[in-house]
Amino acid sequence: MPRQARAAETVAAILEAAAQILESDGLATFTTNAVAERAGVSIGTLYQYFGDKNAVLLALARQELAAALAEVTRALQGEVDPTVEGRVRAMIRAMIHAFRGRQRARKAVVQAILAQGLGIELMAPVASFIATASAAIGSGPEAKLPGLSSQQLFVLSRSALGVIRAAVLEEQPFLRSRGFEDELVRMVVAYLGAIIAAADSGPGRTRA
Amino acid sequence: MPRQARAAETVAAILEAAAQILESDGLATFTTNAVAERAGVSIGTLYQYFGDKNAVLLALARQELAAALAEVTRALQGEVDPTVEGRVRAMIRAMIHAFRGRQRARKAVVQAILAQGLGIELMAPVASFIATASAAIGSGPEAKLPGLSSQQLFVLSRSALGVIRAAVLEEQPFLRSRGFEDELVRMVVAYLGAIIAAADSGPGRTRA
Amino acid sequence: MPRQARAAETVAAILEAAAQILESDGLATFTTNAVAERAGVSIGTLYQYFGDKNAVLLALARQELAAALAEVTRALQGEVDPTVEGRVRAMIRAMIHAFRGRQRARKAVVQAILAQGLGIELMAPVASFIATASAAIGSGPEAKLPGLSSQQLFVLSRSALGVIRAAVLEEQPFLRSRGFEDELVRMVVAYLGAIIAAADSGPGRTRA
Amino acid sequence: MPRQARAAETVAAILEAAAQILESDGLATFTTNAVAERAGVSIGTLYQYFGDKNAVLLALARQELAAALAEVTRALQGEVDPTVEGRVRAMIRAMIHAFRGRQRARKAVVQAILAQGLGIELMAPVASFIATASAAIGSGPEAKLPGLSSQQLFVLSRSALGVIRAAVLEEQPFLRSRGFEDELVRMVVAYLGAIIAAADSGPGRTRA
DNA sequence: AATGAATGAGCCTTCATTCAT
DNA sequence: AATGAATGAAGGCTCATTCAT
Repeated sequence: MPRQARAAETVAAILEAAAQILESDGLATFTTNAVAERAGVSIGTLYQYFGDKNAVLLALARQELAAALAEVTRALQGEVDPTVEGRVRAMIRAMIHAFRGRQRARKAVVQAILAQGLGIELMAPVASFIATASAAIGSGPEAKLPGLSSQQLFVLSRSALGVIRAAVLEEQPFLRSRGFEDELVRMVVAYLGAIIAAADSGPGRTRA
Repeated sequence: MPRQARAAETVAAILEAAAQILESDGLATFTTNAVAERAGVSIGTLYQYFGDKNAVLLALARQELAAALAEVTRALQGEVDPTVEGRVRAMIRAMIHAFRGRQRARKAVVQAILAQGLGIELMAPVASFIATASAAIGSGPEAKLPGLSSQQLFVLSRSALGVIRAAVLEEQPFLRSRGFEDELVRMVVAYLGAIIAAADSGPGRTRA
Repeated sequence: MPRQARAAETVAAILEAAAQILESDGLATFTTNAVAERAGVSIGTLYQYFGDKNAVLLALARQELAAALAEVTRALQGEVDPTVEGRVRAMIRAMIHAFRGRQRARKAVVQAILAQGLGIELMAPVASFIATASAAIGSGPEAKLPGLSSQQLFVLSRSALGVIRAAVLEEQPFLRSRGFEDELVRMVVAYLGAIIAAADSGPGRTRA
Repeated sequence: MPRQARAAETVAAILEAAAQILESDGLATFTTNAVAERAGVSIGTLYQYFGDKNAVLLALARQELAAALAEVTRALQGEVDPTVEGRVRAMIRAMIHAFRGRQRARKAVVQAILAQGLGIELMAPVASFIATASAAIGSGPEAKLPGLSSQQLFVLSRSALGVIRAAVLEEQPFLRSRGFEDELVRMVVAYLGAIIAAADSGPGRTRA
């Protein structure tokens, strides 16, 4: 399969070039021509593999997202603290450290994805992943986590992601700090606890 | 002050036109020429008041943000329910219903602001507002809310805003539903409770 | 005549503002609005006194040109060296030092005048002045200068002006140097000498 | 090299279109869109080869300047008349007839170049050319022309160019007349003679 | 006389995408 | 499969000028 190997190399080169441009110059200079040039291929070749500009962005985002989810899976399967907090922390830590440290590229990708309205498609795999993961989280020693409603799943995932996303977009220096991680964990664990408590006392009532 | 009144009218007309265009057609047709035409002024007049296209978007965002914060303030002063949950619910409800029901325009503005990297400046007033508001929330009958750290403030505000923002961007139909509001309130209240509990048992430790 | 005095003040303020803007920022920022603002008058007032943008430029150029010609006249009437060279030198020196030392403004005015094709009207007074002056130059002790043909007048005036103009446009540092003045004088005097020699030996023949 | 040949054709077509538009309509209608259309290429193609509007003008000016200098060189090598006057006349005639007779285009280019302050860069090759040429002129049978100082070179070149430039800008009908050429030659030859005389009698003194 | 908000024609320029080679 | 010259729709923006107040 020399053909496919070559093609995979080209695609990888394009995605790497895209990430580099986003990392160094942001969205402003992220043009298809610039990406092709940086990747060392012609613009025509780029369009051989990607239908349009957004497809490059989407592929990059998907690649990094998949890597992050794989990392989360790995973290959960590792011999981490099997308590709810331990598992939540593992997930959050993986999410915080996604995109291999390229914060500027990550910011640019998030901006582009949101601006293009592509966030919806990207969130679908996240949502199903979270659903699965929440079951795993709730299967531990302390586990009593009921099945989560779709809105609970939404609030749970978007609150954590939203905080991380905001930190990335605002370039908050504390993004990778322990204190920030602690607070995120506290928030998620508290919310999970509240959901369990509500399920115990009866559905439909909100309890502080 | 006929001068200033006239100018204010013109500016208001431009912002209203901008909102209308965003609401009906989204970012794609949001051009300065289109905005000026819809506003009934010449393109030159638009540029008399706004330095460039982004300035229009930013002004619109600021206007709606200020309106939302004012609404939150009003809701808090309404004293509907002086409990923590009551106050949190009032705030969240105001945030959910911001932008006078123009969900598409809201989405477009959020997209544009984020894409332009202007989210940072817009969050500044929100942060200081939340800091003040959290003090107010903690001053009720059940009050034991300690002063919040800047990272706690960040997590608190961005988690709620992030969830609402995601719902707006993903055009979730349940945005204005009671169930969604309930979950948001549950999350915020639970997190506040966890902060209080942590403050009681000693700083620096995260408790589930 | 308070009316006229006021008007003269306004006109002067506008011309001064124009010169200042040209001196500090060049042609790029020379807009009617900028001139009016710098002059402390409204744009409407500017148009009360000047028909259009070019009129401001032309008035400024005419003012400085008149000052330069007056200076030349003064120089010739002064007790300068009454030889041809002395008189030529006096004229050239006055031309070099025109525009009161505002070299950038001078450059900008020259650029603008040339670019607008207004050079023709400005050269008319210069031509007639030179014609008169050449007669005066030829009326000295060594005088045998014949009446000059229109083409000779043209070459005579444009060669000297052209050299100075080029030095101004190219911002040559030697513009005000003695050596540069010497060369200009040498050129003009040599040409005058050649014209006389040709007239002596018979019209229509060119002699080295 | 079909690639490069195609590109050269395109560039040539654009420059030719630019010259035609300047010749027929002047600077007013010289827009990049008009040039591209006249050249039979898209506006995008124009910008593929020229960074901006000015670059087109500059390239046209450089092309014509190079052609004129080549023509001067050819004239000097033609050895029509090896005397100083003969050589000077050959040079001046070539300069007068530069721009292939397109007087209006020439005027427009000169205006644009001067207005943009690009005259400086365009004069650099002229200066070095004149320096070389003056040595060639002085190498004939009557030759005693000393090495010229940079200021002498400046006055020599700019006086001739300045007169021609003025004639072009003022659209003087006598530009191509024999009498005008005679006067220019007379001026230049006289100045060269004065330089030689001054060099003979001792440097630093100006002689009438 | 003065003000300055308003006008609007129209230019320059970008960049995603195509397709002949 | 790759190339890259060419395309062209479309939009942001300037600034000289007007005129109602």
